[in-house]
Amino acid sequence: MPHESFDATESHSRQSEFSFELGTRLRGSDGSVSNGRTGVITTPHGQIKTPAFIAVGTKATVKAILPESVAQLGAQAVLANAYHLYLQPGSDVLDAAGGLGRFMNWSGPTFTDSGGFQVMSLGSGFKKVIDMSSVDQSGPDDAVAPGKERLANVDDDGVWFKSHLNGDMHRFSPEISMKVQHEIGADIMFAFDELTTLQNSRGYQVESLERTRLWAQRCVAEHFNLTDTRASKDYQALFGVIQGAQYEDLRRQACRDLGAMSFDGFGIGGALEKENLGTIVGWCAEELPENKPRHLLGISEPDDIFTAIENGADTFDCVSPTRVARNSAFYTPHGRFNLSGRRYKTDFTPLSDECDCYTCQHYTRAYIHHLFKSKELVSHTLISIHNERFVVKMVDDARQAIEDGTFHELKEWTISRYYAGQPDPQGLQTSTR
RNA sequence: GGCAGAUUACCCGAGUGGCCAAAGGGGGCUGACUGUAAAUCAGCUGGCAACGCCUUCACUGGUUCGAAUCCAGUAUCUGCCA
Repeated sequence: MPHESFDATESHSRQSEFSFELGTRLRGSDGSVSNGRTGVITTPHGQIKTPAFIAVGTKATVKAILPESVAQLGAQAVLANAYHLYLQPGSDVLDAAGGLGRFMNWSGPTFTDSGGFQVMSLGSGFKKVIDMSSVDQSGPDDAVAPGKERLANVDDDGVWFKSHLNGDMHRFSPEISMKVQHEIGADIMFAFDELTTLQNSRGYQVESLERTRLWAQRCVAEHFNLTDTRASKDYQALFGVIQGAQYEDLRRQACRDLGAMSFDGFGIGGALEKENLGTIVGWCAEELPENKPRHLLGISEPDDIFTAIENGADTFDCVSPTRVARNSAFYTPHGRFNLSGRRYKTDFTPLSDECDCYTCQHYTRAYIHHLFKSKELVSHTLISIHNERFVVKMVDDARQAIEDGTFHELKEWTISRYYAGQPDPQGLQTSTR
């Protein structure tokens, strides 16, 4: 097997097209040096000032938002998904189009996720509610939810996916994910990993983590191979993904293992419990090379963002701003609320009177409420623009605050306002802006 | 004018003697959503002092231990015939 003899730690000559420059170091509230920092990621398609929130555009579109609007609202980069684009329209189409950015008319930096998330979302996480009393512990994946067919099944070499579009079987492996991601052509790619769930036992997490480690080696090998054979293309950076669930020893070991490989940066993945998020990011930040960027996958709640930044995460992505927007939820500095509520029918104020987004500059809650209730699609667009702007700006403000030395004050103020404004458990309180 | 059929909760629509405060949709209300199987999903949707009670299946009156369901009359609507 060629990848077994490959030295994944050797450097690659074309890495100069990708770089990460450290900026200001965050000081702890007691004045000590912390893991948080600002920085600048340079890619062939532009720079990303970090910390930064990356807009998710799974199928080469940030759902309901034109790329021009994505740029206007301040998003610095877009993250698409290799598995979804491989299924439709096919990564060869994106390759022929000149890459993801050209295909979707986005001139800035781009990311692709490897398909690793789908190992979980279409596999053990496929069933929405896992009833632990009926979990079959006999299989290799002990978070299997019986009673519903899975669309992803893992083995040591890769994953079989059953297409949710037409039922076709598709094989994904580290090599295939790399090939697909190279064809898609994003500036930053993620190594193919296995995402586990919190329901998996420690034994399974250990087994899975070793699989992800071997896959990481194979991804690096195949990445270099493809970089050489596709030499006319811009250099694409590769981030390894740190798993290990909530276990400190596993997380630290994963960081040491992958940190020694020739990755350009790292993703921190896994189903994380909110309470442990900062701690886990902190372990990773301590172990990973300081001069490489760290992307925390799938996070956007204000408390999570601030905690992650404080503990050393540089970039984030999340489907939440656009997904909840399509279900009528909008963010405000005082919490998240459902615009479909009757109370907004004659509320002629903007979604947030502190927001500078296009939606808030031109439209009222009452109008967007009406659009949503009457199933007019522009409601999705308007709320998505707002929500995406809300998170982008929150992270931008955090970056500025690190440089200004006011991060901890901003964190305290932002979080206390946001969660104080949430409806109480009785649901009696309405939005206060 | 004659004959036949209809009338169920906000709307549509099941139900044709007790398991019916009444299926299923829609609509409405509330909530959830963290590397997108997601314009999705879940709960509630006659009233109340609520493991029980009260008022509902066009209206009025019957039959029956018991009626949305059976009978009679009335009203309205729809077909066909004159």
